[in-house]
Amino acid sequence: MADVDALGAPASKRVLRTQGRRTMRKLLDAAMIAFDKRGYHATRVNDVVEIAKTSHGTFYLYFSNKEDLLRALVAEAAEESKKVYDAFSTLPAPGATPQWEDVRGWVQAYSELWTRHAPLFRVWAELATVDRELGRTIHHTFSNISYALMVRIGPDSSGHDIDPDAAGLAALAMLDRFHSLREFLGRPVDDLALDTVTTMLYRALFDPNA
Amino acid sequence: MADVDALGAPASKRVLRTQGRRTMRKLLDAAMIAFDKRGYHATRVNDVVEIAKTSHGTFYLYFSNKEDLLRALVAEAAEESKKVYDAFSTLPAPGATPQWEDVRGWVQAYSELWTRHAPLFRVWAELATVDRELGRTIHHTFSNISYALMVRIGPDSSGHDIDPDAAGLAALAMLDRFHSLREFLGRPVDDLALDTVTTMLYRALFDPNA
Amino acid sequence: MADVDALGAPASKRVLRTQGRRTMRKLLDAAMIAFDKRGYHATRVNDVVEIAKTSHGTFYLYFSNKEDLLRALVAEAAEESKKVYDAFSTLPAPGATPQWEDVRGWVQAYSELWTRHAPLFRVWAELATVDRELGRTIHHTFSNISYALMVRIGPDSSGHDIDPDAAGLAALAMLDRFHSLREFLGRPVDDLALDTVTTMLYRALFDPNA
Amino acid sequence: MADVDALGAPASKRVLRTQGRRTMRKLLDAAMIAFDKRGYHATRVNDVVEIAKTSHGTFYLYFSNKEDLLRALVAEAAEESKKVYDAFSTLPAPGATPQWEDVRGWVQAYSELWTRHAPLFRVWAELATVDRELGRTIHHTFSNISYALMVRIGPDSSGHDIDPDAAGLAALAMLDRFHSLREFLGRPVDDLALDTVTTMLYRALFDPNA
DNA sequence: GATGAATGAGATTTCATTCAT
DNA sequence: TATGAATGAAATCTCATTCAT
Repeated sequence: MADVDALGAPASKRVLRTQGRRTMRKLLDAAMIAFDKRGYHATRVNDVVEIAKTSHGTFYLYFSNKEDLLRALVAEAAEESKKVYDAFSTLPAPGATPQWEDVRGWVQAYSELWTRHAPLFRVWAELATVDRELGRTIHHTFSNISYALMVRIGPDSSGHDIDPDAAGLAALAMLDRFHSLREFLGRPVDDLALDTVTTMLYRALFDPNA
Repeated sequence: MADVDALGAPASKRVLRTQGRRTMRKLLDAAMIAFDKRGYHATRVNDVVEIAKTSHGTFYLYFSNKEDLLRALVAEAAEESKKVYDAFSTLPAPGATPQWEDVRGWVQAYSELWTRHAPLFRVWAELATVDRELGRTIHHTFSNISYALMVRIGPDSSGHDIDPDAAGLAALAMLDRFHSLREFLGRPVDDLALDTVTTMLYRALFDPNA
Repeated sequence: MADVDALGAPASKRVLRTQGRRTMRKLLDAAMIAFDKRGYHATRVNDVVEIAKTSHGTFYLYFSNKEDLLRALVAEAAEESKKVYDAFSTLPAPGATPQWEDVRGWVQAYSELWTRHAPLFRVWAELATVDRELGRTIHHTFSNISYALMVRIGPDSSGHDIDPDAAGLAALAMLDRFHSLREFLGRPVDDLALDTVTTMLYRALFDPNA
Repeated sequence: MADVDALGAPASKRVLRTQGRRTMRKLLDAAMIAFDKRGYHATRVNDVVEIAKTSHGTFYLYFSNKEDLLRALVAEAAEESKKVYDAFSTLPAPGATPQWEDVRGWVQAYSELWTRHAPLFRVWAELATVDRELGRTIHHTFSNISYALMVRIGPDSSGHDIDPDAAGLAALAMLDRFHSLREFLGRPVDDLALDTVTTMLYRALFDPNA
């Protein structure tokens, strides 16, 4: 997990020492477990502190409320999403056609990101309605990735009837939703599933003849 | 909107006269507006009755609780989703390769369904966690459609690295999420966007040479 | 007690019927009893609803919090303070010298006002710090009365070393604080005490030769 | 400010060295600032330690709780109020009529006392409800001063309709409340104001012909 | 059928005080 | 002496649901 200090200073002002950092980490981890089990909305602050084996009062020492905690977690996930963004650097420059393996690598990276933050990604979109700042963070994450995809699709390789802008978003959409639907239907995403998605994206975006 | 009577009898046993029907319709519509504005979880019974310009007491005359209301709305949407399912009948039999226009037609049908019930679809997956029955209904809707897609993809046309089962779901995933992401990013889905998605799906699933 | 409707619409929006009015009155009365017994700050919402024999939830149906309730009470008191203001009309026009009995009448009026709203007046000044609006209301009450006194004192009758502005306020100050100090020291204000205060004010303000 | 050691041993038994004394003084001063800004009841231990730039733990090293701190401050004020009491010694013996200047001197003394401890005096009466001991201290302060006034008024000079007991208290009441009202209305007490009050008290109590 | 009022369980939040280093 | 961290009792507040008219 990312270093606590790297977060958007959820507990605001207070400067944390070693113990404080540990407690905060405990709360963040506990929250992920709780969100995973019951979902964000059904989770009570009580559930979180119970899992973290700490007290109610302590919670409010680190977060001003449940949303604040959520913001911290989302900030962590957003931070990590940059790694996926970096995974694009292995793809050839815009205009050139990538290899299937390149796409597979990127699909893998996104899949791992999704899985690691599943409790958040599952409700990602609804979280955006919780508050402004959260909405913006999530907005950025999605548009960054889809923009990076778009520029790599380019107007040439895409053929007629393809709007690169829409195509980039559609690719991301497939990847993202595929994970939650598979999970919902009880069949977690495995290698074959990722191969399938990779091939579909590869055909759809780059090489219709593959 | 579907006829109130056709619903899964949300208002329990009661037989409704004209006025009663109108009131119930008002509540269902109000709920959609409320969900649209604040999301399902943040919506209070209070919000619904205020929009419907009726009273708390009246609400419970028609629905036994908040979930009951939700079930009624989901039932309406599920009912209508069958139309999309029917749209498959225009596609050629499994094994044969459809035309681009066939796929476009189906994409259009799904898009209209999504748009009409946007407040629900947006949080579709999370709703499943609200209660068992709801989960089953939603589960069916998704698996029906993805199954229908799957059988039409078939093992042959898909080439290596394609699991038809996964492919069908991935296609649905793209369509579904694409709508919510576009909306979230502030650019509603237009014809060009649907054309793009259609072409991507067509290439990905059926015609590598398109 | 003043009519509930006349208040500054503490429960905001909601329109009250007969029963609602009664409940609100019950809560207001209960609050006075509670404030009287334990003081404003020490009083819990719980105390109020217990005295009013109603439920916690009901309280928040009528007031958004304890301060809101306080504002309503202060509004009632401020409303009533106008009566004291009216009592000045029995005094002769500015410039003329009033009779001792005139002053006595006014002292009596203020005393009754104070006694009826003792729990509020006792902490009057500190209440002003609770919130802006409250501060303004209280501010008006005091300055209205002291202004009315001031104009009746006039520059002539006051002699040297008298600033009518300060004198008006000082008179009001004496009256006001005298009540709370007597109460604090355990000797309630009686007729003799009011006679004394009247004579002091009469001598101080109007008739050095009395 | 009074010497820390002179207080009623608020920090319980502990003997303080130089550093300890400084810390305690810092806390007492911080408390006055905090009370001034937000009033006693709204002030949190947290506010005090923040202003004093020290820690929660340290606070409880010097005071056993919040009330203890308050008691220390009140003790300081009560101690100083004796000076006002002493100021009476300049007045002629009971029975004799004092000069206007004598009264002015006493008014001045009280005014200075009030101003120096304004945050406390402003809520003086309500503080009495915080705990028994505090109540007694405050009670004494008021009754001492008003008693001293009373004996100096005497039955003779006061004429009919004057109860010396009530008159003494009324005089004190005027002085006390005048300060807080002026402050509340935004016009601090100046020399002219004190002259006015002096003249009023002089006329009221001693010399109707002044 | 319709409505305003009432309820209370349960969630959130605060903050004086204690603890461990 | 000093301090940051932890505690938990007690308060506030919300809201789905029931009641009485």
